[in-house]
This record gives sequence, C-alpha cells and structure tokens, in this order.
Amino acid sequence: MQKYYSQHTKFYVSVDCIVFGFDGSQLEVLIGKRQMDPGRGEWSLYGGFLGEKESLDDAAHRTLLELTGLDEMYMRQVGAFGEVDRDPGDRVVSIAYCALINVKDYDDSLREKYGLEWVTLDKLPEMFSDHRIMIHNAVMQLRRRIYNRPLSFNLLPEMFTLTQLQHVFEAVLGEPIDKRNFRKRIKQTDFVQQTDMIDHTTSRSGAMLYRFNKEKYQEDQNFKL
Amino acid sequence: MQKYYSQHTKFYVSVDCIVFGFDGSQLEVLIGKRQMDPGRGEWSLYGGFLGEKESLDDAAHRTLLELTGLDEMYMRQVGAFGEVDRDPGDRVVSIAYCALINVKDYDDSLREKYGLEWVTLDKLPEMFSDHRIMIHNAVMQLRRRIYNRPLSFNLLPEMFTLTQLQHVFEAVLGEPIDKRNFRKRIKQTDFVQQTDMIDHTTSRSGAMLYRFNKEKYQEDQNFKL
DNA sequence: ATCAATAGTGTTAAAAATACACACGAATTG
DNA sequence: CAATTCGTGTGTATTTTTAACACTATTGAT
Repeated sequence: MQKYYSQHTKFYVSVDCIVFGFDGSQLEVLIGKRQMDPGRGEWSLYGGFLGEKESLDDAAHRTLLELTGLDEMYMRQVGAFGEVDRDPGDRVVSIAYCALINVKDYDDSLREKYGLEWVTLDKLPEMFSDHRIMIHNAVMQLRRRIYNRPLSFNLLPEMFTLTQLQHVFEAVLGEPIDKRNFRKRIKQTDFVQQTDMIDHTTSRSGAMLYRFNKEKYQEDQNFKL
Repeated sequence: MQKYYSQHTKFYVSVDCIVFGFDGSQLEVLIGKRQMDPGRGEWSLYGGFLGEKESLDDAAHRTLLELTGLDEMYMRQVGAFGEVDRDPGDRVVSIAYCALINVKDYDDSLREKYGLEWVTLDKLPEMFSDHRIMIHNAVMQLRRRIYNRPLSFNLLPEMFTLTQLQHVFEAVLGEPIDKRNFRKRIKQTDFVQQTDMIDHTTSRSGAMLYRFNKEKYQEDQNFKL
C-alpha cells in the first residue's frame, strides 16, 4: 500500500454516460429512473463508479458495454463535474462521457432489463443532479464537432441514404439544412462513398445508399464535411 | 457519515493548472520542479488535491490564488485524466484547468517562492506524468476558442496596442497573421475599443491603445473577432 | 539631415456559403 | 390504366467571407 498522498481526502469517482440515438428525425437520449437511494425514481443518466484498476475511459467503456452490449462505438469525454453537493448520497466527482449508437444495433432487451427509455431532446424531463447540464454540454460538443469529425455515421446503419444523413445533421444542429447545398458538400468529399445499393424502404423510386469511407479516414484524419 | 455508496472505491482527485502567460512574442507556461516524491525534480505543472468541501472549480481557483495571488482570471476546464498509472505515487484522477494571466500582474516573488519558471512552448522539457498532454490539449482548446471567446485580453494589460493583440493571436495559433486583415476584423467589431491613450514604449511614433469592451460583452456574449 | 523602426491604411481576387424550384420514378389509388 | 402522391435528385446566381498584397507617415536616435 502506497501512502505518498495519505494526508489528502479520497472521493468517489463515477462516469455518467450520455447515450445518443437517432429515431429518424430527432436525437434521443437513453435515460432511466434511478434504482437506488437517494433520488430513487428520478430520471437519470446511466453511470457507474470508477474501479480500482481501470482508467476513466475504461470505466466508461465498461459501463456502456454492460448497458448496450456494444463495443467500439463513438465515445468522448464531455467533462468533469464536481460540485460539492451534486449528489445527495455522498460526495461524488463524475466524468461525463458522450456516446453515439445506432439504435437498431442495440439489443432492446438490455434496455428493458435496465429500465431505460429513449427520450427525445425536446421531451427531456427534470433530471437527477446535474445530468441535464451534462446532456446539454454533450449536445453542444456534438454541434461543434459534427462537421469536423465522423460522428454522424455512428447514429446510422452501415449504409444510409443522404436524406438520412441530412436528418442526422438537422437533429444535432437543431435547424433545417438546404438539401442541395448539403448534397453538394458531400459530393465534394471522399469520406462519404456511394455504394451500388438502393434503399426502397423510404422512397417509392428508391434512394442510393452511401457509406462512410473508413479507409480514407485512416489515411487522412482531416475529416471535413 | 453517509454510506450510500460505501461498496465502491475512493480515489485521490487533484487539479492541475496550466498557467499561460505571454512574453511579447510567445506563449509561455508556468512549470516547476516537483518538490515531492515520487518524481521529485521532474518538471511538472502546479497542482493541488481536491478538498472535502470545495468543488473542482473552487479547487482550481484556490490553487491558482495560492500560486499567483490573482483572483478573477480566465480559467476553464481542459479535461479529466484518469489512466491507472498516470501518477507513480498512487492512483490519482486529475482534472486539468487552463488559466491565462498577464505576466506583469503576477507577483514574481510568488513564482520564486514556489520555484516556478516560465517556459515557452517550443522549449518544453520532458514532464512528469501526462502533464505534457495536458498542456497540449490546453493549447488546442485555446486555438479553437481564441476567435470566439474573449481569451486573448487576459494575456495582456488592461490597455494594449493592436500589434500586441496580434502577437497574442499569432502565439496561440502558432502561425503569422496578416496585419491589415487582422486590423480590419477588429475595426468591424465593438468588442475592442480604441482609447485616447498612446503607447510610446515600443514605437517611436507611438501606437494607439485599445481595450476590451467588457460592457458590450455583458450585453452580448456572442463574442467574435 | 539622414536613418531606423514601428504604426497605420484599401483594394482586388478567390473561395465558401447561401438561396432557391422543378422534373423524375415508382408505388398506390380509384 | 390514368392520376395522384411522395421522396429523390439536380444547377446556378448572389452574397459573404477570407486571403493576398506594398507603401507612407511619424518620430527618436545618430
């Protein structure tokens, strides 16, 4: 047992996950009613305590794997929250992480197992502690990054139509985008690649399917739409 | 004593401060040789442990007040660092904060008291733990924000010439800026205000002094240069 | 009187962002 | 089988923003 810093106080450290999905027209967040005291029954993000032998990033990944069964998703730190009485149970410093998943890949039985709900951003209820601020900060981070990082694809299936992609952008940015200008941008980049498949689920005449060009992104990280 | 979460582990939590100054042409960071074991003698950021009754922001402010004697400076969270072995002394989760100060306002005897040095970014030595990454992330955050937040003024005296302001931008961005275009931008905004004072220290013919228009910023937070 | 050093000033060209409207194809309906 | 409906897909003109670029004026020092 080391004791270099033993004159100082220790704290609980947790991670809270802001899991975003996309319902076809809006962003939605995965939240649940808190199952423990204090605050039982209040709407809350899903979180977990940091373990002795894991990094913060590992803790966030573990929490999300537990929650969604998904590994390898987009996940970024949003920030640390450390107000003294942010948690009525005890002093807890929490690190918020934002994750993006394709709702279709997500095993719904897990959602039910944990008593979680998808809620669209405009219907967010009052929430436990500072969780609403965490969500707000996460959305702002997405808005800042969506044109410069390959975020958007994580909310969609492997192949998607340009209309779907545009709807993701509109949901994140919270404002409409001009269709022709949007498509122009995309055709100017190699990061979004046309496939030879056609989607018939949303349109009568069918729409071309596209995919994120991961190979290109490996070579050139300067993503820009 | 509350014990809602008593089955979980507690951790040391610290704040590390990345204090930037400006020497007239380059950004510099305040670093010192670590005075405690382990890692004694390694170059390090100045930090402090989180106390029981203070928030993260408070801890960062306290640490900086202790260090600089300055209150009310620009200060933002950079991010949380939580690798398991990041600190060889014991497991410590650290929250990095970035601060900007005007070197002239800073009581140099405090610098000496704590054995700190101003080091320009291009001369950064090897550093303790992940402190170099913290500095790097802080610089990146400054670059992203400098045009959209009133950061730059914090590195300068109350009144400054446009040449000085331009040099701050160049130091942060790490690249030269065209003088005429820079001055054009500034004259298009109300956030930087001409005074009727003239500075004679750098130029023979003298240069107009400007100031940050705080009043305007109070009304309209949409800062943009 | 000359030199040296910094302040200060406008125009033009290129690039990026925005605004905007109609035709096509295919399934559905009567 | 004709008509309707609905989402897909496409180009141009305008405005705004960004980038490139060079000389004169002032004053203190020599």
